[in-house]
Amino acid sequence: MRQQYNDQKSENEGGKEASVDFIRTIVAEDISTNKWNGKVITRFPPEPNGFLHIGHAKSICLNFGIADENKGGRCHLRFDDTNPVTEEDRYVNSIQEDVRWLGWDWGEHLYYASDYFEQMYEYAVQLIENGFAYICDLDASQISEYRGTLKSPGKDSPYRNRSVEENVDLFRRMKEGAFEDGYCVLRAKIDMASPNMNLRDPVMYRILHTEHHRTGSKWSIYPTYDWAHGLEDSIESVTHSICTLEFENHRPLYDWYLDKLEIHHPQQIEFARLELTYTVMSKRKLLQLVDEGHVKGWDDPRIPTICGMRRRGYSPEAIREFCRRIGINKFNSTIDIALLEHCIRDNLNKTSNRVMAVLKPLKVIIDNYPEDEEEWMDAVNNPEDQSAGTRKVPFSKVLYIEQDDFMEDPPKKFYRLGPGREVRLRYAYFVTCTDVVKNDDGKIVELHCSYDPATQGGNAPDGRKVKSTLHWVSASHALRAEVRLYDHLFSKERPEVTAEGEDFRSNLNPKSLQVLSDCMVEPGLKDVRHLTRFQFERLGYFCVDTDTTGDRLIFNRTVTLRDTWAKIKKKGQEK
RNA sequence: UGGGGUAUAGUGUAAUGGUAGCACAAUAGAUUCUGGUUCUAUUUGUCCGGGUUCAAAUCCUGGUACCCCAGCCA
Repeated sequence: MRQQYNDQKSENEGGKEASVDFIRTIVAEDISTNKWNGKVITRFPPEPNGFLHIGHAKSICLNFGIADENKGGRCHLRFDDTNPVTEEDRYVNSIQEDVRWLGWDWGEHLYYASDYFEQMYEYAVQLIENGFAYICDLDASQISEYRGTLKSPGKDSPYRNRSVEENVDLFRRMKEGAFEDGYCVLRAKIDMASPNMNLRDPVMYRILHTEHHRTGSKWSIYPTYDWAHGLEDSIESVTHSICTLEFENHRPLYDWYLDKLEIHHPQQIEFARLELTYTVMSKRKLLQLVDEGHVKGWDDPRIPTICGMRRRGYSPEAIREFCRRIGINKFNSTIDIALLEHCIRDNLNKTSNRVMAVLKPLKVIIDNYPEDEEEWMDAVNNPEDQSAGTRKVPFSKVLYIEQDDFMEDPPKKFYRLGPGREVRLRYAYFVTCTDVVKNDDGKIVELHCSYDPATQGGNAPDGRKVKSTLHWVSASHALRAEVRLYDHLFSKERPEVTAEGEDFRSNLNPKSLQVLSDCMVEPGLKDVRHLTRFQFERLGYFCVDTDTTGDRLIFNRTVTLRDTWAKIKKKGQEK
């Protein structure tokens, strides 16, 4: 289990200890009352039928976190593989990779529901023998019809009162593959009139002649989730079975099974799923986005899958911090994605090396700088971290600066370069714009500047100030790169809110991806490794995309820097 | 014949009968070789109505709103 990097409890202003979430409170109480002999065993139980997303990260950090914070605690990674129709090995692998990448370690405790199939079968036989379960020949639609509705009771299946002997025999034949798919099911005999629909004789086993990713063709019957899940937790001696809100209604059913079987009975605690603004979280919607090509795959940096976020440049630390900050509760809430962005900025500000990159290049010629000269300027790698050291950046007569950093007719609050203005080129010289060259369409194609040799390194010996500092690259030294700028995938805070007859896809942001292919970056970036994170000075945090090859550099923008100028500009436009 | 949950600034989240606090966001300012970071300040809140109490977000009571449940999905 990983070392906890900071204590759960933090200090309030008044010096009071901030309280922990309600689940940790329960766990702490259970420890103090010795309810489980001091043990804390949690689990993260994904079904291997899809990729993990930030919502899963919330659950992962909760379960592994609680185990980690308590002495002797442990958290199991268990694949809930009870439905072979949708499950695949590739998901098993990606889930393990993602959990590990997030920084958690399940040690020896990797489990599969399918490892318990034999035991579950025996438990089922036990229930049948005690008259608590029966084989039902009703088909799916009949079962549904007999179940009744939310406001009216169901009615008993005509097969409800089969003898124990007949039930045992039929169940055995189900297992042996004597019947085709859907011929009959095993149901718990509870109460068809229960106000809780889950208790109206739920299905425990269905016949499925389907190859299972681990057990192959050994089984022709598979347990349903509701039957299996509580057993899995029980078999593993889980103490705190933490799940999402929608399973609250199922708890009485799990209680019923465990009580009838008289086996270890974990405590189930429910919490609310994570929702985020400007994105969608459900497996179904994510799948739809991928399948219909709205995004380029499960690791598209625009979707909140763990692999997508990894590719986007998110760090595990930032995701963990985010999960810590959002808290745990029992009511649905939607977290402002700005909090996630704050967490990654905060983390990357402290950890990422700075580098100069020009996204939309504008050529600048320093007229009074010698033609053949080049100088290598000292640049600080990370002002927040002395140990990151410095590097050399080449300067020469022809440079590129950002198009956005020049305006021919600058408004009042624009501090950057303009005709006749002097600015600092970071780590290099003060330069003054002397001429603007335009093409036939009136577009600015080139700037001429003069530099002040006395300001070498970026400081004026006479102490004169300059209103802004620009980033730049030397044209002859720069490396060409492609940069992918990402914006929110949806243009609405809540993509699900749509006009009549439309769905969340109508809120897709057409500008969620902007590809710039003529970017110029400093030469030090020549042999960067995939997923290395940088701050491009004054622009944002970027990471090396996995499409990058030896001769093709590609960066993903993780998040912009906070941008006060953009706000001012926007406000000006709104007026 | 319905049942199970939940409501605190814009968004999250604390306060378990005793000053409604924190974070994000927003706004203003200071610092700055990143319009970044950092620092300071400011705005905004207990779903509604009654009641108990010296004192209620908290206890009682009556409403209201929202979420979940009728898969042989998980």
